[in-house]
Formats: sequence, structure tokens, C-alpha cells
Amino acid sequence: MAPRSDTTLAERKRQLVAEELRNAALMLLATRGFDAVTVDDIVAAAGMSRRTFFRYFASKEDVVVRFIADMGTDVVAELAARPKDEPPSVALRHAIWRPLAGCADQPDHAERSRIVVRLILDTPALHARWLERQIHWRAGLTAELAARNGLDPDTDPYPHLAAGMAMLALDAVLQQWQPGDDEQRLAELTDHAFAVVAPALDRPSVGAPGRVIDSPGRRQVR
Amino acid sequence: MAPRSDTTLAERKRQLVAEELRNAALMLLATRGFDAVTVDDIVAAAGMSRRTFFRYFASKEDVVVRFIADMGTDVVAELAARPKDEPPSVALRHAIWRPLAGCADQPDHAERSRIVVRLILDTPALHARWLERQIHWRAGLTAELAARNGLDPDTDPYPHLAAGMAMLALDAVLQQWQPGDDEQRLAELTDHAFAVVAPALDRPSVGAPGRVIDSPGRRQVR
DNA sequence: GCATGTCTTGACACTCAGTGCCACCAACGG
DNA sequence: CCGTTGGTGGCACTGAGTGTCAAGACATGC
Repeated sequence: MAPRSDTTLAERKRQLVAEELRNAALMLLATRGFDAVTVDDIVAAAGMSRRTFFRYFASKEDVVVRFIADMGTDVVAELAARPKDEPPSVALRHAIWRPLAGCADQPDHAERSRIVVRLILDTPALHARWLERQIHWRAGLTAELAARNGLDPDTDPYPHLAAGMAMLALDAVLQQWQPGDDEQRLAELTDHAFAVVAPALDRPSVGAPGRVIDSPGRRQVR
Repeated sequence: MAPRSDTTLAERKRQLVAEELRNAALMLLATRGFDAVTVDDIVAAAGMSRRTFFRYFASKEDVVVRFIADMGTDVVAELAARPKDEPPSVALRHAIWRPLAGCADQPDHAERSRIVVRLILDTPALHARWLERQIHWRAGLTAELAARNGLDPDTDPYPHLAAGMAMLALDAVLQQWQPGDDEQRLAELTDHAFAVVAPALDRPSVGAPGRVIDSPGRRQVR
């Protein structure tokens, strides 16, 4: 019996178990709060063993953060797919939209995502892990931006800063995400955030290789 | 017996113990790496009990991160002290310079600080905690920027994003910090980073209360 | 001198996160 | 029928972090 397309039965089983664990975890964490729920509570709710939990998730934080982080595995791919002559602000806006679109695709799924986002932003331990995930995206974006503009990310801070500003915009949107906001509202928030950072994203080097800093080493030591 | 100025003997003793613990911890962590050192190792080196360690530091991460984070307790104060008519990019540059100046004040202290910074940036767990600390600074800067420009931080993303960009610049400097760099070199790196983000910092509302967004999503009142 | 208060410390026990190890039980292929 | 493979549960262990308590240091009042 040939496995359906590219997923084997075993893989689908794994997926199923992971989803069950994740659902039980999110349910408990969202209602009781992060610290008030132990891994034993989660596995008891999911009807599995403690050991199995850690085979699917690296840590208790991992369950929550991956729920959002998995949606952004292809931010870099999206950026790479944008036309090369597009201004960085526009290309980055499209890249950042990927995870947001993943959050908001179905209305019921959107509300669930929003609750998880709030849980992350309000729980220090989760927030820290979330930021750590962002660092990976940021590194990918940095490399892609450097390649795009022919810059050396080790000597020129622009790619690193531009990627950082894109993540800032994403953060601002998630922070402002209110109950009941639909996809269009999220798009508005995204546009609004990018309007602020765009001057820094598009100014330095639209196509010119040599960037000009009009205030290099202002010699303003103290 | 009047205590010396505003510090009592007990307080100075506490300070001494904390410093001893911190020195032992940094010594071990910097040489062996974060995960290879247990709290028991640290307290054994400092000649104290495990329990005492946790009376002075909330966690193993805390020892390392506080070493840098304590230097930035007054970034917000510095921003508040800058003249009101100064452009945000300049005022923020001075605010961010505070912790950097604290790192680089004495040459021997600078090298030690640089090693700790590298340890933080290279250790995921520490990096995450460091970013979490940054969020507190960022919240303070956001409030101060909002007050400064007469903006509502809940509806206008500018203060939040501007504060974030300042932290990005700080991050970029720390990332590029090389062995042997002196204070002037750090100042150059800071200027360089701020030159990139300045267009976004100064464009939106240098003094005018009404900000103009020329992009879709303008005039969104709610 | 002696009792009394506070403050700090060390020691013990405990919870919980996370890991290594091994035995068990399916599904598959000779 | 048997060996292999892969997922699972049970168990023990390390390590972080916390609560509690008794003991010592020190200042104060009788």
C-alpha cells in the first residue's frame, strides 16, 4: 500500500500525537497560566506519558512558542521570492506578513492564535523564548538582505538592523492585536508599523553599492 | 554609631557577598561555558552555600545578565535629561551610550565586559534573558518618548518602534564589539548604527504633534 | 551580665524540568 | 516463526529553584 503522496503512516501518526499534546497543553496553559501548569498535568490531560511529551517537545516553553514560530519558517523564503528591484520596506512587509496570515487565515483559528500570542507576551519565560526564535528569523533575513543588496553583514550594520526593524514591526502588530480584529485590521496595523520604519529601510541603499553615512564617527566620545 | 553616609555596614556586607559570588560565577562560566557549570560549582568556588546563592540571584542566568543589565538602569533617566528640542536620534544615542560607557570606562573592566557580552550572545538561554531585560528598558524609553512627543503609545506605534530601534542599535554595537576595541571605537560603531536608523527616528514627528502617514492604513482612528 | 530583637547563613527536604536507559509492544520482512 | 525497527512507558538520575527551620552574629534594652 503506497503511502499517500509524501507522508508515510508513521509520520501522520507522529503528527497526530504532537497535535494532541499541543492541544492539551494550550488548553491548560491558556486558562490556568504558564507556571500553574506542570508537564504532568499536560500529559495527564492528553493521556500519555511524561517521557513521550519530551520526545515531541524540547521543553514546556517549546509547545507554546512553536505554535507561532512554525508559521514563520518561510519568512526568509518569502523575502527571497520577492522581486529584486522592490524596495526593502515592501519586500520585508510581505515577508513579515507570512506568519500573520498563518495566524489569521480562519476566524476561529485566529482567535486561538491571538490568545496564544497574549500568553507569550504576558509570560516572561515564554517571551524570552519567543525572542530567541525571532533571532533565527532575523539571522536568515539578515543574510538574505545582505545578498540582495550586495553588502557584507559583518562590516555593514544595515542588513542586521533592517532585519531587526522588520521583527520590531511584527512585534508591534502582535502587541496591538485586539480581540475581534480580523485579517484586514491586522494588515492595517502592519502597514502602520512599516510606515514608521520604512524611511530607515529604504533610505540607505536602494540600489547603490556604496552607502553614504553623513555622520561617521562624530567623534562624540562622552 | 552613624553609618557611613547612606550605606549601612550590613548593606556593604551584602554587596561584598554578592560581588564575591558574581566573580566566582563569571570566572567559571566564561571559561567552561554556561551549561558545563552548575550552581554547586559556583558556590564551592565562592565558599558559600547553595542556598545563599539564590538569596542574591534569582537564577544562574541572573548572575550574568545583571552584570550588563545593571549598567543600563538609567537609560531612561538619561533620555529624560536630554533637551526636549533635540532630535530623537541624538537623544536616544546618548541614552544608549550610558550602558556602553559603563562597560568601557576602564580598559581592564572593558575586556571583562566584552567577554561577558560574548558569553551572553553565544548562549541561547542567556541571550533570551538579555532580550527580556531589554524589554524593560524599551518600555521605559517608550513611555518617555511618548511623553516627549505628546503621543499616545497605545494608538501610535512610533514610540514603541523608536525605542526598539534604539535597542537594535545597542545590539548591533555589542555584536560587532571586537577584542581590543577601545571606547572611541565603540562610539564609532554606535554612530554608525544610529546613522542607519536615524531616518526613521527623526522623520515621523520631530516637533509636530500631528504625524502624517503617506501609506495605506493612514487615518486609522481606532 | 543577660534577655530580646533582627538579620544572615547553612542544612535539609521538597517540587519540577529535563535526560538516559531499558524493557515492552506493535508493524514489517525474511 | 523470528529478527529488526520504531514508538512507548517506567524508572532513576541530575540540576534548578523554593520553603522551612535552627544556629550564629550583632545591636539594643533591662
